[in-house]
Amino acid sequence: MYLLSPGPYTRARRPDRLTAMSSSPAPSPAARRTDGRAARWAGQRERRRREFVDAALRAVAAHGPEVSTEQIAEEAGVARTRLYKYFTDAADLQAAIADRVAELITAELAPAWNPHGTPMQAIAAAIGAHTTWLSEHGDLYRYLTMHSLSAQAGGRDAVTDVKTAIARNLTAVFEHYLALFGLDVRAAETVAFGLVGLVESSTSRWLENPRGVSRDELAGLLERWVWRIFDDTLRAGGVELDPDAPLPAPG
Amino acid sequence: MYLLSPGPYTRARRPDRLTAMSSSPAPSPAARRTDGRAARWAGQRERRRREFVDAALRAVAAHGPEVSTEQIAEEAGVARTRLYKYFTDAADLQAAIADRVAELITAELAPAWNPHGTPMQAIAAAIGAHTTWLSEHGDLYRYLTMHSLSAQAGGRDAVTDVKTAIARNLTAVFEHYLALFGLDVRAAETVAFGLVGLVESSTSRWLENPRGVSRDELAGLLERWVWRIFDDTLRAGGVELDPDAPLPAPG
DNA sequence: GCTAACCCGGACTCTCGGTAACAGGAACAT
DNA sequence: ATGTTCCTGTTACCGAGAGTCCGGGTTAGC
Repeated sequence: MYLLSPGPYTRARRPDRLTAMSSSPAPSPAARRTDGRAARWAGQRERRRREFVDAALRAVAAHGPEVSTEQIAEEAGVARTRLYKYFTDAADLQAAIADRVAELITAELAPAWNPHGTPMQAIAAAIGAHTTWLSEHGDLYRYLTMHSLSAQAGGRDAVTDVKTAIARNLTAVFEHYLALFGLDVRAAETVAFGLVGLVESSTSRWLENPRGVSRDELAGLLERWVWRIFDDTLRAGGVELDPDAPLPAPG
Repeated sequence: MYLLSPGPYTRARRPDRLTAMSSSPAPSPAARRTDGRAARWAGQRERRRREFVDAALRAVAAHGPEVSTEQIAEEAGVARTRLYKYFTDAADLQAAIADRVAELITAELAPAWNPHGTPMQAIAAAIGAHTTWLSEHGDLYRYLTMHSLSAQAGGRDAVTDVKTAIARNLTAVFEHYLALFGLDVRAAETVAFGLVGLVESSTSRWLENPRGVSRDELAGLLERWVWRIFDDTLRAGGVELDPDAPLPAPG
């Protein structure tokens, strides 16, 4: 049974193909022939990759964080080996999934990338979104951290981890504000990863064993701590910021 | 070739065996016969497990974080399948390694369990020990993160176990001081897990990509942040502590 | 000498990642 | 109408690593 869309056979052709010159009589032998039979498939590979990533997300939801490529292929309604036409590797599929998750969580954390209101309000919004997402997509989170092979020898910087994805964006935001205040930008990444670890670690522990601490209390603690760390970084550069005064817009 | 100690054959027998009553004539039929041939092997299994864990640590150091059980067995001077006589599972071996690592780190972090001097000095000692250990045993750390096989039912993974071990000790220390100041003890665990996550996350990222930040700079940032968080927790209860005044001894 | 424990490794199975070879279908070209 | 091109898909096969089974060896206590 085919759970994916049946492919290009039923799709309207993209109208933007560049075959206006197709009647030109003499293409150089080395140049690729602009044959409509080839142009028809423009973008098909990326489309299919997206579909497989969709199936992978469903498979993770269905089978937990330990899905095999077999199960992902099954969820896509396709023989396992078909995957290797679109992904060089299991790691390649993995990377594509991580990219997608990065997109999803980035969208969720919009209030952090474009802070509105006071620093404390922005922090509270981001923490709320973060803890909510983490508790709702725990399997996906575990799947990614488990399979993050972090390219030991390959030197690929494309470390694909949810935390990395979040922290990268956070790094950019911090770098922006640090630069705005004329401070050393190098600490931004350390702050970002530290904060992500702080929030993730205490939240996941709290989920397992609340010990009488309410969700609001937890959120309150985290918000204050995050502010303290950010504040400390600013003060180290001689800048003081009022946590309850509106922030300059990032634009 | 045999890299491990050759086993009990060449070892002096432990003198503390409890066989003083071995001449007693009538053991119950259900009870195990106290045969010297059985008593000779007391503790042998645990000894061997330790030896294999030793070999695993050496194998990680030799082959990097991607060692196979095959390579661990080779380092132990033994056929791979021999491992399964002492470990039910690859995950079991994994867990044993994680336990050992937790012991090593706990020993390294002694200054945190028994703080001396001022708060900042104690924090600096603990952070220094932590970052030093992690930068010296990066492969081991990576090994644990990569092979976190989280036996889906238990949800356990090796790194979490280590972090939990550290955070538990830290929780006890914090509870002690919070109680000393007459504050609410419930936050101690949240603080402990948060701090562990904060330090671990930023340090591991720094390991992979230092970005021109030196180890001392990193340690300095972390020390200040940790203090800020601890200080915030105290202030929330109306207690102010001088970070540079000597701390009362934990005894 | 006998036997209870340990010691050992080799052969086997199972699962999973990955490759190779092969067959069919839809649209374009002629 | 027929062949070409590119995708679609499958099955068979290989290698690596995990885990099991089994037969045989060694030593110290009986």
